[in-house]
Amino acid sequence: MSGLVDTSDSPEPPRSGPRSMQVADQLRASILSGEIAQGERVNEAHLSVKLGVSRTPTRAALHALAAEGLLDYETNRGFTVRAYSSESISEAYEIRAVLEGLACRLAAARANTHDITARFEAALIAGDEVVTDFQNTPARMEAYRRANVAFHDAVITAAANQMLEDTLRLALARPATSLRNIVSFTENAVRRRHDDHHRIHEAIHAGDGWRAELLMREHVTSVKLVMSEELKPGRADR
Amino acid sequence: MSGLVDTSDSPEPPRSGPRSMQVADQLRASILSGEIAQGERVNEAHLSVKLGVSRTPTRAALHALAAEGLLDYETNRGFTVRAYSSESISEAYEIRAVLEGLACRLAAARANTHDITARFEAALIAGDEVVTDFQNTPARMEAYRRANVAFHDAVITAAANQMLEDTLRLALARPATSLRNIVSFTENAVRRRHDDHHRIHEAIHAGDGWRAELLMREHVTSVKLVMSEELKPGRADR
DNA sequence: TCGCCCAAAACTGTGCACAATTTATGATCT
DNA sequence: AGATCATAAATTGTGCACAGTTTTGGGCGA
Repeated sequence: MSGLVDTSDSPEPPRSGPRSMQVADQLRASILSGEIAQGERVNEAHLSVKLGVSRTPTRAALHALAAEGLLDYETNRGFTVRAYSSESISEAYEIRAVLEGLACRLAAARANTHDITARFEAALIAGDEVVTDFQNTPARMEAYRRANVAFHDAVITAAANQMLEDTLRLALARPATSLRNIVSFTENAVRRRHDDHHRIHEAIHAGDGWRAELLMREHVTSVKLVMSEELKPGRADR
Repeated sequence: MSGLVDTSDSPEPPRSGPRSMQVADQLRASILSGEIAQGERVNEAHLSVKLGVSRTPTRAALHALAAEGLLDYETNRGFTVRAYSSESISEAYEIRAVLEGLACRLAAARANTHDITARFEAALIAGDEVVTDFQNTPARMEAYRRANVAFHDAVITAAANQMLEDTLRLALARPATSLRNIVSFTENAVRRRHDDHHRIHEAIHAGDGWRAELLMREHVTSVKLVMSEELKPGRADR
């Protein structure tokens, strides 16, 4: 069980599957990039001619994105792009915090299989390499991004709860909530978050479910706070 | 914002909307009643002729139910009824516990509006009436069911977090997880659960988020344990 | 008899035309 | 002018035919 979130780069590799999937991918990108304004109504006919397919796969794609929470749907009134305020992004992190906390508690309650331990250690070692001799370069940032995704993937795999995985995937599908969004790539911030990962794994490995849960909740909450700070208006960096 | 779960009775009032919605309702009932076996593949063509509609609304309904988590979907291979073991039901309760716990914490952090307080008190008074002069009759059980739904609805409303509401609705859409399934309608069990509700509201009203969260987690977990006990094989009651 | 491969059947994906509903437009009355 | 209602335009819902993929079944050879 790999990709809880996709580990690919920004230009998504155009999926080969059915057109409806391709349309969904294109649309998702358009929404996440803000190309389509929040709250805007999406017209099936216009969209289908723009993408060069008929309305049928377009409708399928729209329903799929509605299931992901990116669109709202009303009977006989079509789809609208769901609006995500900075408050709603905080709300999404709150949900991530309790769900990933639960995942840690469940993971700790299970026997440590060799496979799971190996995945944790691979993710942690990958993170160690970024932290040791830290450099703020795009390549290192991408390496840390991958290590981060690998760690959180390992947690949800170790929890072995299919419904939790589904629920969490939905929460991560929201704009600005994805694991791929690394905030604050400074040495101190990265060291701190990576140390969190080590401690969380220690607690899971030791079977201390409550400690693992609390550590993960704190970990995600601290990321939320940093994210909220960066989203505040009046910042002109980047 | 009312029905997080529907408060209607077993024979769902046949919705008047588009055919695809009607089909979805019928299918949902068929799946929840076990009429369609778990793991069974669902054939679009057969289903559409059986229900007297074309394949188009049938497909829409199937995708909708897949979004609810009742069906699995694979490209070019169609839909299958998702299997829910007793373990997965426990897993669903774990998720409910942390999500409703979060809802309580958020609710406590907000100012108590008159509207919210009124909803809580209405739900609690309705429960009081069942507990006072307890009788194990279908009518009383239905009354308690409604009071229970009203209370949990009030919590999620008070949390004022749209994404949390959506996520929770998904968790409650699973078989045997719905709030409508009242387990163990004995005097002691009902008194105990109703007392939990009172204490949770006290904590929320007092602004004690952590206490409210812990109480709700314990509340849902205790229901999970009762449910797990009832689901154990070898019980011949009812 | 067992396994492999290929063709046919079954099933899902897509395009397109038409029906039903919603939204926009403008004429009429006060 | 402003409101109201009927009519037209736009948009979504449904039916159906055909294309692409998967699954089934049978024939062939070892």
